[in-house]
Amino acid sequence: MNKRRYHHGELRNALLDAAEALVREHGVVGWSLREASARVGVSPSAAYHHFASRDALVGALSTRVIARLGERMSSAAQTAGPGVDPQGGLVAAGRAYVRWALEDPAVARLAFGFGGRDPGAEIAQHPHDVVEAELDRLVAVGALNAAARPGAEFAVWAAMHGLATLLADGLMTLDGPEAADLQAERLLRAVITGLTQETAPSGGWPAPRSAHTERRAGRQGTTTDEPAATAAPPPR
Amino acid sequence: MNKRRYHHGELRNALLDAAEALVREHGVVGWSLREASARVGVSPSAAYHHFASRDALVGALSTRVIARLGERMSSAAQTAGPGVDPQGGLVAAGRAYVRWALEDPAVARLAFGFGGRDPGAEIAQHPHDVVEAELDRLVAVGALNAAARPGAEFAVWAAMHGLATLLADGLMTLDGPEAADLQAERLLRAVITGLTQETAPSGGWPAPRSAHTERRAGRQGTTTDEPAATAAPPPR
DNA sequence: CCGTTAATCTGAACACTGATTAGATTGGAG
DNA sequence: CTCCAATCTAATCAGTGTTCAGATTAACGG
Repeated sequence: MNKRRYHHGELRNALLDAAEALVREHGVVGWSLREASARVGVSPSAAYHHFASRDALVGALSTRVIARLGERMSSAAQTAGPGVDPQGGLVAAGRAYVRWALEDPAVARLAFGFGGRDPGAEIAQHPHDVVEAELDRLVAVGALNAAARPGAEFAVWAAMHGLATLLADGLMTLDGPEAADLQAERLLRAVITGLTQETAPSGGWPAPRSAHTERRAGRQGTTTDEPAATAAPPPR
Repeated sequence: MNKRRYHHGELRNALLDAAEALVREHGVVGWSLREASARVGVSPSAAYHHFASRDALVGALSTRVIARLGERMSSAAQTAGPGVDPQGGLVAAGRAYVRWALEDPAVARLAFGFGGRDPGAEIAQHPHDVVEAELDRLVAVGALNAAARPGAEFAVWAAMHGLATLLADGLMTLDGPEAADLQAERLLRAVITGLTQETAPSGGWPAPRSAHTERRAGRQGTTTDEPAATAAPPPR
């Protein structure tokens, strides 16, 4: 659309938009930096003033997309609300996760494959966070044993992530979005009810760590909004 | 190692070996067809007499690797044996799945990302099959309600696949293989016990389909033991 | 209004890639 | 030994990511 040559502050976003569209059209790897640049009406080298490399572009796109997913999940969980069904929030979040992967498989594949590789990532509502919050609510309401809480986020996350990934990668096929909703609900309810009945081993469960939470903990105070990798020499 | 120029029937496997090593060293995309060819002591164009394209090479490697995973899972389930714990087989298979993704993340990423894209694929023991067999055993032993059986394979597969993928992609981190074993066991037991207690909706669960089973059903009778892609004219 | 300056983009170049083609090399069958 | 199909090579093409010296732009102080 906008093919003015000098974007002045908006080229970065314009490139991300173009890249996302290209991913949707030609898959995760079926496009080039030059194609994205041309689409915004800019020379190939212009992109290198906003991203250290093509990989950096893809990484930035990945975090942008993951952030959007987190918001979708969160608002889905909100709308489910604290009704009669305590598991409703988690189920709704999981449905959003799976639906997203089904509706936008190429973008989902990119997001997952490159998720965690952007050093400047700062995602407010990461999918992992949403799952965590809902599980905490389950414990507060009394629908989940507190002994089963530690690490449960990873079990739930893994379940919905697995279904989403199998669908996005085409390893598994479903007839329409409603079937996906049902399958997601079935899987999540099974996991949650399974977790409520487990007997924790002595010493509790081992603690997994999420790349996203680690990053947030590591960067305390230093707010670098531009990816710092710009100056680094290309590997090999 | 073997740098004779004329491989005569073994170049195909030699290229697959080289590609697998390169994936392990430089990741899924950090290597070139030329590099693999040079490593086997052959010109770049020689590869095109065995694979229609670089993607075809990657696809073939993917199915080879998935087949190996299936065998690992199957023998893990076997060794678990029909002991006192009916869920033991599935748990063992899941552990193998997750461990494999943790020990060989780059290869796992390739296998999953390109799994199902090889038109000549004929995997004897696909991971999906192993899960299916173990679930059937559970029903036979009486440890799983028959009403919950249809489609349960996809719930279980999704769970272990999600954990494996999160680990392989570096989105989730664990301290050592034992922690992975525990996490896998926890997740799988939760799913299975959750499935045993569910109340199926009227009309039963929607039936998902696996790309692998579909392919097997499509090719009935025609037994091509050599992938047919070799002789076929290259697409486009 | 002008000139300075920092931000932003261009053009040309480099090494490398996947892919194609016509022709050379090989090893075994007759 | 001869022939031949299987197998590999050399040369080449368009296109890629990346770099860098220099041109273009927008904004601001005087």
